[in-house]
Amino acid sequence: MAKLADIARAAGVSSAVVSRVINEDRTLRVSEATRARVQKAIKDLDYAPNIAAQTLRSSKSGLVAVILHDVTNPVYAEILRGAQASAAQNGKALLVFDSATGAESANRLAAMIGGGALDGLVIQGAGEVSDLVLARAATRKIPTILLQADLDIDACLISLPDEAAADTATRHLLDHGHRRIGCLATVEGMRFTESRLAGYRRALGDAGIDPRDSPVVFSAPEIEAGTEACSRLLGGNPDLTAIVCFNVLSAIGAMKALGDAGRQIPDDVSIVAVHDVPFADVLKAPLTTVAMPLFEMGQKAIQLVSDGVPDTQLLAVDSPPPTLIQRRSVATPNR
Amino acid sequence: MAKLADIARAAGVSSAVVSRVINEDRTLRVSEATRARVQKAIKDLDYAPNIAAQTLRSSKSGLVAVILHDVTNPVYAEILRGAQASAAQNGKALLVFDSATGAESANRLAAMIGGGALDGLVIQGAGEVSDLVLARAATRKIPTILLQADLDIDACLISLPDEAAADTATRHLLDHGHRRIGCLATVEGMRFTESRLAGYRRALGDAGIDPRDSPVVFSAPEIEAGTEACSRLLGGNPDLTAIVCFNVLSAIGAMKALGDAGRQIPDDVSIVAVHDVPFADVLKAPLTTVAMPLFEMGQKAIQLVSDGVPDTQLLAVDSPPPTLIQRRSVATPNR
DNA sequence: CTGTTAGCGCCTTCAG
DNA sequence: CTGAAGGCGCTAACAG
Repeated sequence: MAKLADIARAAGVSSAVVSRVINEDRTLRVSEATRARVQKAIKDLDYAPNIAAQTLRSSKSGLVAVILHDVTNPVYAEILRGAQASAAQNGKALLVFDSATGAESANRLAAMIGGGALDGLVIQGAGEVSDLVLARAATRKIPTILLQADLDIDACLISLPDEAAADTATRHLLDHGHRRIGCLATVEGMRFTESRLAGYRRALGDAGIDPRDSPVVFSAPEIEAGTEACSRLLGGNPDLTAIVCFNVLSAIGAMKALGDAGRQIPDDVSIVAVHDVPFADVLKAPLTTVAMPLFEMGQKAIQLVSDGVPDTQLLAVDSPPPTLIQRRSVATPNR
Repeated sequence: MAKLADIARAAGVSSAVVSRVINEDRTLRVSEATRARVQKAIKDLDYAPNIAAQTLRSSKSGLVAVILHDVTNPVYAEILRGAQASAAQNGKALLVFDSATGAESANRLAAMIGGGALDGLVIQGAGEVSDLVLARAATRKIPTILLQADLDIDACLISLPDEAAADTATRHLLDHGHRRIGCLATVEGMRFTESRLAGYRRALGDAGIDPRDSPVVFSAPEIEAGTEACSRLLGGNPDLTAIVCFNVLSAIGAMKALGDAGRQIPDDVSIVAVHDVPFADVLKAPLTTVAMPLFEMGQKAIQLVSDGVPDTQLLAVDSPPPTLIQRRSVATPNR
């Protein structure tokens, strides 16, 4: 409630001096005594600068919006954690929007962008982001970072080491002697899906297997979608001995489908999934995964938004590299 | 970039008229033609009101901060989902802070509260919220809602049907014939822990079992803490045939401990946990849970903050009621 | 019924 | 070295 002028009065100086004391203006020369009096008044009156006034004056809000497909998804939550950590360091606060929440929240977001309330925008929820939001962000030139979501707009895109991850996962299966390896991919047409597909096919090709003989089905990165897609995969290809899943949640869904079909993991079918989750080792079959630098992706996104988005349009987060975490969902094929 | 004055000029009216057209002032009598001209100018110039200016003028920001212990925890994420849904309807946007993130983010939050940037505060991350934040929130009289987090401050507290949930879980075990039922509780001293403990003990008492003979250990609602606590529980009480877990994540941790100790679920030890998660049925042992209205709790929190916090200091979210979801982690004891 | 104006609280240039 | 003043964009009270 106290404002700058109140502090000034209490300390017997002008409001300009108070402002400069607060903002540590180096060019300000005042006696230590005066400075101390100002500090004391600030403390006594429990003063804090009005954020709206600062924002209005500086046109910087310190706010960054993060649009996630679904906060409940542990993979995305991990990105958010990284973003939080980085935001704290950069003096930013994070607004979180679920892209699934619908029109009202999209309108609210568009209003905030148009109204200059955001310093940056990080978009992960691909496909479902309102055009109004995107258009506004573009015209207001809000620093925008795309996370694996290749929308057709002029913004910086951060990607994970997708090809390497899928390659690692597939190669692990090949090393165990599997030859009939199916692929439960992510959403068709997405850039990262294509990269992972390339990794999968490269590993297959290197092992002398014609990728065209290896079946691929596509699935949203959700448990139920994974179950459905896996059923389709198994239906058309009952002789598979292993499956590479491009998302850990669809892998979990696949485990259900496998169970329903009476197939044991790993005895009948082996599974490897991209993205690790904290509960992977207490799943029905302790799931072998390839961990990706998700936390770091979140960090980098906020970092870029804060420091200014570079000219480079395509950035990779490749540290730490994709790491195979062996658990027990992979075995040697017995047919 | 366009401002009110620009629209006014383009439409040949004063800025006051534009403002009132936008805000749908009923007392404004203006010809349809004029109104249309204003609307057109708004569209043509892609105008959106400056949020900071509105906030400064009205001292309402439309922002509500949600402090979570850990976004990565699926239980809390569910609360956040509910909050999102409600925020969208009430024209609010959500700022998310992890209470674990540390001092920088606490300072940022305190600055926002002090600076009048928040319309409300929802606190779930118990225990770890900076005192400065709380003090500021109190003095600025920010509507504050506590979610199961009973801090010693004067704020509205929303609670879940804790006693009923623990009662239901325990009774389910009793119905299966268990008599030696241990309890893997949440953090000691918390109000909701005590309520659940009361439910656990009531069910035991009703079955003619002296609660004092039934062992209780406390644990943070995290996988690793659950593993550690469960080891302790088993160590001191090797003859338990069942365990009630007050949190699904500590239950998952317990499943690891049980596995490490060579105990089968449910053949050797049965488990029931409070809080359902989407992957409960694909865990090592498909986990029987008691689902709680977490989504609804998040909704209600934002609702209250938006509509004004009532005088009542203690509110319960009890719809839908706690629901037992039977899976296969419970069996009849064989000793 | 419409337009003018003051002021929300801050910061920064310019004058003293 | 310090203070006065204007303006960021909006809205509500008031004057015309």
